Amino acid sequence: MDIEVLRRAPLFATLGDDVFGALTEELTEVDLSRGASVFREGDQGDQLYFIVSGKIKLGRTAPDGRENLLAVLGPGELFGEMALFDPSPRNATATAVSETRLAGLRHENLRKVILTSPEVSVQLLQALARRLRRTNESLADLVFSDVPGRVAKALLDLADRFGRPATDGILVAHELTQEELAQLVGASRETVNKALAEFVQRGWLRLEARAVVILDIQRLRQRSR
Amino acid sequence: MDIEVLRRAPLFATLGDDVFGALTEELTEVDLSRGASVFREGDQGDQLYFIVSGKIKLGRTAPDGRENLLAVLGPGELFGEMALFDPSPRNATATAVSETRLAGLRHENLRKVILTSPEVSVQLLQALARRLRRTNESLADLVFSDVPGRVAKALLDLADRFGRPATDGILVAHELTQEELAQLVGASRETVNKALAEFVQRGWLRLEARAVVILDIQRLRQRSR
DNA sequence: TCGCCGCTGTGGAAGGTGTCACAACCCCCG
DNA sequence: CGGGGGTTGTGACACCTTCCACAGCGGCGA
Repeated sequence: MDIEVLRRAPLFATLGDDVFGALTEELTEVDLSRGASVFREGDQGDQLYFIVSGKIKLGRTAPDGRENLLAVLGPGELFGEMALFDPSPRNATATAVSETRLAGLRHENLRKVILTSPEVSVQLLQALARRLRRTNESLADLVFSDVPGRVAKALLDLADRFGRPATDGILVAHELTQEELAQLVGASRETVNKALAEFVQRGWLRLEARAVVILDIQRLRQRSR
Repeated sequence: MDIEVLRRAPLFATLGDDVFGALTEELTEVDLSRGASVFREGDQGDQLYFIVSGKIKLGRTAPDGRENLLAVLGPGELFGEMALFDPSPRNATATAVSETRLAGLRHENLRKVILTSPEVSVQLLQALARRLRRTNESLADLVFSDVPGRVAKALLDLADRFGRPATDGILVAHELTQEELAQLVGASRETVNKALAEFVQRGWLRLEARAVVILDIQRLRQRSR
């Protein structure tokens, strides 16, 4: 287990070495390859996961089989917290988007830590509040923006969080198919593809195999509002 | 201040009488009439609010003036928690939907309580987790359901939480205009009105002045899925 | 009580999006 | 090296939804 990454995470940063040491004893290590899922909608589960490396997508499936992504999360982020405090089954499926390593923490162990170090609960509250804020943002976007606008916004967000510099721009959405991008913005794959094509037309993007390169981030930002 | 309501709220239920007593000293009482707002999008603010009586709508405004409701909350519910832990300005406007009484609690006071009674943070985490769950639900509905489906679901939800028995059904959405209902489901007022008219046509609803009476909850539930 | 303003009800035109259909492409595996 | 399945690209069409226009309706205040 890569202790360093955990130690630097805000959630654990305030812990004393002794508490932190005891905590790491309790962690479960989980390794996943692309497409493997940690848990599925409807599962029981009382484990909180911390992403050490890789990416996880949180998705929901409608009765008719259509899918929809709530979020794509990266290293240092948490998921599965809701099951800890709201005793319903998982309401999303967590799937690895790339090679991913997780650290799992069971409910009872987290509870022990919270009672001894109230600072941890403040960190958890912050993490949940941030997620809620992001989700509210997505909700507003779905109501107010058209598909191209949402695609632009999603690309900018992905660039912020996972983007890698390329020769002439920022490499984004590597490891994400257009299908997944479509599910993330709540639209059909075809419509998203057409939006991307239009952006390429205008010279704002360049498409690569399973990736997008942002060329004109200004215009893209403008279009997203 | 109506201490009884506060005492029974899950957030404070676990507190000892001494801590609770000290806490109530710190509470600010706020009274609002319909249409008055507690805070607005973009405001700074570090106060958590507890609804003693009445209803509050949480809404966002797009640059072009269109509005969208994130939630309608009733007695016993909390709002404004995000500002406590995520130090950005308010990302929603809170407005009274009816005569409303609130109890406000400042950040520093809540923090004191959390440090002495970790149980409170668990309650807060639960409240946030529930809200996140609801928001995720709305997000999925926006993607998967058409307007009539979302209207049906919203009515059922409102009935669950605020419904009052009527002679031949359940009285819902009193104090909510169709405009507000539309903003809640993320659709135009006209489309919502037509959906309602169709439900009336089928005998599932009856419309009254600024209110809806649910007559056939079964069919409505079926339509919502 | 009258008038007014906000809420409700409805129709039709215009536009965005989903669905369907199919072709091209590419990487991976046999 | 040659399929083949998954991914990407693109057009046509139907449908849902918004937008616009306007007509009742009703409650509240002057």
